Amino acid sequence: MRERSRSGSHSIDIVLITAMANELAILLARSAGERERWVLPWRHAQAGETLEAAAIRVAREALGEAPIWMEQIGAFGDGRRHPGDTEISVAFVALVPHETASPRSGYTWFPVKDLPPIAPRQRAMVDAAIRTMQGRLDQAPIAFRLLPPTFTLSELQQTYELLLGKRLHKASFRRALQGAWLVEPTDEWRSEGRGRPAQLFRYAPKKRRRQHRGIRFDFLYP
Amino acid sequence: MRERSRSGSHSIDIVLITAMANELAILLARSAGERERWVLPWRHAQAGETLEAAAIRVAREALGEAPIWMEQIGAFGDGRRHPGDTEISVAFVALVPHETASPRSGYTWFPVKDLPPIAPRQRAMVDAAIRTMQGRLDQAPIAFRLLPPTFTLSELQQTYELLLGKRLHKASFRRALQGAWLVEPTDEWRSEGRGRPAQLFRYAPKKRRRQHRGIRFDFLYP
DNA sequence: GACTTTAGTCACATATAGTGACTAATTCGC
DNA sequence: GCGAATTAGTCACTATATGTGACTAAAGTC
Repeated sequence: MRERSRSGSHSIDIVLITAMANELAILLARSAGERERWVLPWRHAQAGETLEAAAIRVAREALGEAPIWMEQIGAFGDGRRHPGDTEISVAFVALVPHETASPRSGYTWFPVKDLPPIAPRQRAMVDAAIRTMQGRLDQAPIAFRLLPPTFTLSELQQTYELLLGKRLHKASFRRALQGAWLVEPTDEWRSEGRGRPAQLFRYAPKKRRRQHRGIRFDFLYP
Repeated sequence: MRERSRSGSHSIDIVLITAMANELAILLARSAGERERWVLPWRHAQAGETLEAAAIRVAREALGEAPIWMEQIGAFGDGRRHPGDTEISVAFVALVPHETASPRSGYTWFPVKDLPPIAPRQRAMVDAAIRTMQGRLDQAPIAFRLLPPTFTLSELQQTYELLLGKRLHKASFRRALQGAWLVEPTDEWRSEGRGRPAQLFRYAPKKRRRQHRGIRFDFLYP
């Protein structure tokens, strides 16, 4: 992870998020040189490359494949130190399915609730990444791409619960899902050991629900 | 606006928005050198300065005062040309009241609907700025700071309508306002020429309304 | 066959939004 | 002075959305 000041003073950092067994996890890289230091995957930008292309490159170097969803979080540079001594870092958040993406040597998934100490600037990126991802969940169907082509509604709900970090009411979840016209049932059922078999669904967005919704005075700060 | 590559390859660009008579306006600077070119106010970042501090500095240079609200939009650098030939630009959106903020020489307010041609990268910033600002309106009471300490509810509603770019229903607006506990009536009334005098209100956030609101499957794209 | 477990659905209460119509207090024109 | 016009403020009804408990269904376990 040493390619100091190759083509600019800004780094591209990526917060790669995945849904592991029962918890969210983030990919960290073992810091070159220093013994037990961990850093977010990052690279210097290359000339003539868009920011997004650079972020995808960083993800590929770490996992061998591109994320299923990615979005820029912003530029970070408020005085805090970055591992690469860059003045500013452009951070991205991205989601990857845990099954297919296996970290290359030097990279490890860490549960979000149990991250090793990382540089303050990168800590801020992680927090912003999770906030941004959670805020997108009800705007874009990104959770579906973490699942296989067919899935049960319970699996889908568990995915949402994991990403959002909170429990959801079953009936309410399914009602909302129905209103969004995003999934359609297949004629297959899967018996998962214990209880009643669950019907398999596939992601198949139909029409768009009308986009009303007035102004909401649901202020976050006074 | 020439201080090429002073301390980094990134510029700080700011989209200053104000509510003019009956339309939104954005502050542009006459481009140095080139005859009738306009650019967003921008500067190179200075060493040891946070991004936000730099943005405030740019706003002060243009208007003589700091914005009432500001937020970073993100980093822009996807191959499009920036007037300063920087690789990337960190863009901010900010609001200023039109009455108190008078542009310095070389800066001019342009109605959003009638902007002169500007660089593509900056055009993208303007669009993102307006989207971001509109998205914040129902999360934070930023609109109030465009108004004097006391104001009528019609004035407040007109401000929201201007910023959002759409009409709002009077009864609905007031009901939402009441539910948010953000304003309190004064015992003053103002007669504004034509109709019935309007009561003056002041911004006085009371308690916070409970923060529920479940997941919404209100997807923006299929 | 009774009990447990997971899936799937229903029904009701409550909260939030959309909207037309009404009343109130002023100015304007005459 | 008086009615029309204008702007402020409120009400009431409808429609939609959300929160939530309880129910039925179909499997495994013992």
